Order: sequence, then structure tokens, then C-alpha cells
Amino acid sequence: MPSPTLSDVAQAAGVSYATADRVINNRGNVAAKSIAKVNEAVAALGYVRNVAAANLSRKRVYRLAFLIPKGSNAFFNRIRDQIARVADHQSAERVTAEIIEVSAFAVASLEDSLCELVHQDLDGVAIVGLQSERLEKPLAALREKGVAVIGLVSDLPQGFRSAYIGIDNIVAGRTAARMVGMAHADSAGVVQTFVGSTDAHDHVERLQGFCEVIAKDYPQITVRDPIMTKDDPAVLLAQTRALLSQEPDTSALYNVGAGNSGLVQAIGAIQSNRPFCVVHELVAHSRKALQEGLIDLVIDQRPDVEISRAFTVLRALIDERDLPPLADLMPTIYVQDNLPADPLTDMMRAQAT
Amino acid sequence: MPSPTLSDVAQAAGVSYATADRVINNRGNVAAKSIAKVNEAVAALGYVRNVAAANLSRKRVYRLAFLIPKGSNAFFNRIRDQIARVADHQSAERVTAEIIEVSAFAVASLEDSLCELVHQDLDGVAIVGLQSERLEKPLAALREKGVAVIGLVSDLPQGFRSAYIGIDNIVAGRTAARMVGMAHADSAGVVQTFVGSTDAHDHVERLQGFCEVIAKDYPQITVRDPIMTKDDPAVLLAQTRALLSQEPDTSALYNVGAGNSGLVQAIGAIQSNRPFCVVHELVAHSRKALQEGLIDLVIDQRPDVEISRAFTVLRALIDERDLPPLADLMPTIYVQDNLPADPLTDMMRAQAT
DNA sequence: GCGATTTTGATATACGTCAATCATTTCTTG
DNA sequence: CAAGAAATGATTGACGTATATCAAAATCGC
Repeated sequence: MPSPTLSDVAQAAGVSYATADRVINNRGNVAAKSIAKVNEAVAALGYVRNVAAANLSRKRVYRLAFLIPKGSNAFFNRIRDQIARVADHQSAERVTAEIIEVSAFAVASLEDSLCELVHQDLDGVAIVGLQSERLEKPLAALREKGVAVIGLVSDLPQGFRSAYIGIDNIVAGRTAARMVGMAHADSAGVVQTFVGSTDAHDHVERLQGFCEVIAKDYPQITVRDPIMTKDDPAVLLAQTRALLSQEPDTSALYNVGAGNSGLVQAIGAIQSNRPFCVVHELVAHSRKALQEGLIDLVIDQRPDVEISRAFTVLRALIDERDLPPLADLMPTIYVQDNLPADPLTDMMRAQAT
Repeated sequence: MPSPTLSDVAQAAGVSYATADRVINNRGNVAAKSIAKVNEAVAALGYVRNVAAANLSRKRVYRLAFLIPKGSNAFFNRIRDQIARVADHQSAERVTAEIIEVSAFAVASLEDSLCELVHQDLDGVAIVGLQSERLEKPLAALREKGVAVIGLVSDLPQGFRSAYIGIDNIVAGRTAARMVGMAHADSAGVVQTFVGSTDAHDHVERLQGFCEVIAKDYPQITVRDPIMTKDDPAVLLAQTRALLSQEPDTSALYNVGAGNSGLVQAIGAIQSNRPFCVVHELVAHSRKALQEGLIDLVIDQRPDVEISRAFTVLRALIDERDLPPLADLMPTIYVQDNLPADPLTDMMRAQAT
């Protein structure tokens, strides 16, 4: 029993192919009762549009763009690699993906890039966003042109994007706190936190979630005010070093942001038993530190999964199809034992070049 | 610049469309130098076969089957739901998936089902497998017929399936041990383990991984011999109850298998501070227990991800395409804070019916 | 029941690939 | 160099949908 075609539906509904087509692609100028007849036939036969034929006929191409902060940040390298990889594979389905680099976390730069996008002929864009009203106008213009827009990793102003793909950073912070709490096993302790900057929404949210859980469920643990690091390894190295010698009662470290190589270096230098260490994002550095037992946990947002999902969601939006079943995206906890074999970290990049 | 067609390639190569087609679909009877010319043109133009057109032309349908243990096990309910969900969504791509229920963990039953499969007209099968030589003959017969075969959740004899989709259970056990170790924070302790049966490979492997890590990295922790539970909640309830009263020095519980509702019930009944609890698989029961703070961790194998992947891999095998970039499948650690919003647990099922 | 409007039917072409046919050319081999 | 084999070219009809055109029919307003 081959699946029914639109001709079958038309026949079953007692209308012509043309009318069935008018209903299916709601082109208008169809009598209400014809619509009903066709819909019944669709339901009765279990008709589903053959997307292969449809895509072929309408010469569908998916021109996608990804706006990613520039710079050699290990995390965004991982993101860029994954975009290239997925795009390469999906080229058989007529998908092209362009990576547009934007000055990191600068509203003006992002705004400019968005304005340029409007003049390009695109079908969908995924943007590592910022919460700023200045972005609303160009985003509205994009949407006006029928471009699907989603936020990636960091959200855009709500109402100006069709979806957000990324983790909830409050949840990420809460998760980190839970692990730190468990590792204290009812005994008292002091946690030193590190943040890149208080301008970064994600950092603030993580810290907020972290403090919430510690305060509520682990009252015997004290959270010290965060140290500002600008995500700079040098700062982290110096600060951690100072901390380890001056505050020996520190029982745990939690770095909300980047720059972990400095933290790891400082920890690697001490011989006595070190504090419990939690950091974010699995990249070459943090992976190595985890394997060598210099840190205990990495909370990762699975950028590879996020990218795959961005492609899937953008295509679904462009085709106006409903989404496939997608599991929720949650912060993933890595210990040295459950590391993925293929890191998709920037290690790979080094080998490839 | 629309993407080049096979006609473009033929023209660029200076051969006819027919010859280019013979090369692309290697139909044979073509001179070596023609092959070379066509391949060069393919590379030069960046030709990629339009899969929409190809699928349309060859009337591709993907008839898949999933062999899943029968019974109302919460974990396999989750699996079955996800299969139905994905199949429903992929019906637009002419994918049909049939769920074939097999008596749980019975080699004879699995063997029978496999033998029947040979007479069905299938393109791909995913099997919750067993390691038994008796399966080799029917598996070989399936492969002979050109059916793609993969192992799912539990592997088949190697060499008789094209891929295995599931976690490494030794890794899962190691991960559990790491968490238990961390939760002891250098202090001594005693862990009681529970297994369903020693026949189940996955249970044995998890236990093995668990003991390895405790022995190596947490020598101050003692692992007691496992209690046999047959995955039966009643057994777990009774045994845990007895344990909690008779062995008050127990600092952690690790259930390698199923039947967690019994364990949770026993724990819920005590008022003094309970041992650290780790179980496997996020289902309605374990999820609830985690949220209520009755257990501490759930190690999950993400069956929803596994199912999506099974579809992807089977289709790639059937089309003889290379796989899209897929992240490694690792045991996922859930605490009460990073639970997915939509559980895809059997709760959903109850609501739907 | 007239003209105007809306709705329907019939039909055609294109999309890029697959798969097949048949005639023709080129290459082997003795 | 002729006979046979191998390789190539030219062409065609699906596959199911999108989209367009034009004529015919049904419905509406009055």
C-alpha cells in the first residue's frame, strides 16, 4: 500500500486535483464545503505531503547564516566547527550556512551586522544574541522579509525571534551548586566564585542560581563575593594563586565564566589537597584538567547539540513544518568518567590543519 | 548560482548524461578514464546529488522495525513512546516504523522474532539485543537480504550488526562511582549495591565500572556485595528496609537495575538522614524521588536521544550515505536541578490516554 | 434570469534523478 | 581487418508536487 498522493485525495474527495491543491496550499477561492471534503479525504487516506517531491518542485534552498562572536575563544571555535560540519553534511539537502563574525558582546557591532543581513537574501538566521532594544528594529525588519530568526546560546529580545536554543543559565548555576553542596557532605565550607563580568547576563544568571541553591539547601556553606576575571586566564591565575595561599579554608571554587586555563594552572601548582572545582564548558583545557584530576566537574551546554538543533529548527520554521520530537536542552554534567570520546574540541582543529 | 545538476557535470566532463549517471551510480561498463573525468567534474563543480529528487525518483520508502522487550517497564515505555513520536513525524519522509514486542531477555523469543523478520520486507531493524551465538544465523540471514541491522540499548554479537546505539555501561558505573566518591568528601563510608540479576550484561558491567573507580580513587569507601533484586520493587523495598535498620553505617546506595519505586518507598519512610542514593534511568518514579529529595542522582542513558539516533543511523545505512555529525552518547547525570522540562516519561502516556 | 463574480476542472510544464532502451561508436583479439 | 565485446550517446518515462493558465460551471446580487 503505497502512500496516497494528492491526486488520490482529490479523487476520494470528489474534486479535481486543482481544487485539492488549492486547499492543501491554501490559495483561497475555495468553497467552504470543498475545503471540508478535501480535509476529510486527507484524514481518511492519511495523506502526508511528500516533502521530497515538494522540495524538488519548489526548488527549495535553505540559505542560513549564523552570527557568532569573533575571536579565538575555545568555546566559539567549537561552535564554528560544528556549524561547518553540519552544513557540509546538509549540502545534499540544499542547505548552505554562512558564518558571520561579530565583535564579541558589542551591541553596536551586532546591530550593524543585522542591518546588513536585511539586504542579503537569506531564509534563516541564528544569532548569538544580546538583550538590547537597539536590536529590535533590525530584527523586525528581518522578520518582515520573511527570514526566520532564532537566538542561539544567548537570547535575543523576546518577541523578536521565533525560538531560543540554549540552556537556562539559572539552571546551570543551580546544578553547579547542587554538586558543590553534595561534595561537602554536610560539613561546612567556603566557596569562592569567579565571574567574567557583571554585564554578561549568563554569568549573572549562573551566579544567581548558584547562590539560591546554596542558601536554601546548604546553609553550612558560605559563598564569597565573586572575583572579577574578565574571562582572562592571567587574572584567574593570579587571583587563584593568591586565594589558595591566603584563604586556606576555601573548600570549593566555581568559575562561572571562561579563562579556566589560568585557574587550572594555579591549582596544578599546589600539592596539598585542593578545593573542589567546578567550571563551565568542555573545551580542550577543561577536558584535560578533568582527566588529570585537577578539577572535578565541568558543566557543559553541549554546543554541538545546540548547533544541530539550530539547523533543525530553522529548517522547520522555513518550511512551516512542525518540529520533530526534541528532548529538552539541559546543562550536562561531566566528570572524568563520562567524557565523550570525540571531544569536538579545538583539539580536532589543530589536527585538521 | 544554483547548485549544479548531473547534466552540468556530464557537460563539464565532456561525456553524455548517461555516462555520468553510470559513474555516479556505479553501474559498471564504463572506461576508467571516463570515471576519472566525471569525478574531476564533480569535484570542480562541487556537485552533490539532490537527495529530494533521488528519493522521489527511486520511490524510496524506509520500512523500519524495532524489536523491544515487552512488558510495562517504565524505561521501555519511554522507548516505545519515542519511537511512535519520531515515526509519526518522519512519515512525511516515507518512514514507517513498526514496534515488535519480544519476551524480555529471552534468547529463544528474540531468535524466533528475528527469523520471522527475514520474511518481512524491511529496510532496517533496530534490536534491543543480547549476546548469544544463537542470534548469529538469523542476523546473518537478515543482512544477506540487505536489511540494515543495529543494536539498541543492549548490543548484539559484534560483526552481525552495523552499529550499536547505546551507552557504555562500564562508563555508567564509573560515573556513578565518581559521584558517590565525591559525595563522601574524603570521609569513610560503606556503599550497598543492588543488581537485578547477574545474567544481565549491563548490570554486571555497571557494577564492574563502579567497583573499579571506588577501589582506585576512593579506597576509604567499602563496597558491599550486591543484593539481588530481580528488578522487583517489592524485593527492593524489603531489602532496603532491612538494610536501613540493620546496617546504620551505610553511607550510600547504588541501584544498578530497575525497581526503584521500592527503594524510594523504603527511604521515604525514614526520618534520620538517609544515605546518598544513586539510581539509573529517568522515569516517572525516579524523577519524582529526585525532585522530592529522596534520592540524589539519576544516571540516564537518554533513550529519547538514542531513538532519534537509531532512525538517523538506519536511514544513513539504508541510503548508504555517511552519517551526519553526531555527538558521542554518554551517560547523563541528573540532579533535581537539571531535569528536562518535558520528561517524556510514562506520565505523558497516562495523560494522553 | 441577467450579468458579474466566485469556484471548479482540465491540463501542462518544470524540478533532478533513476532506470531503462536502443543505436552507435570504440576498443580487443585473434 | 573482421568479428565480437565493451563503452558511450541519445532519449524517454516515471516519481509527486508546485504553479500557472484558461475555459467551464456554479453561485450570487438584484
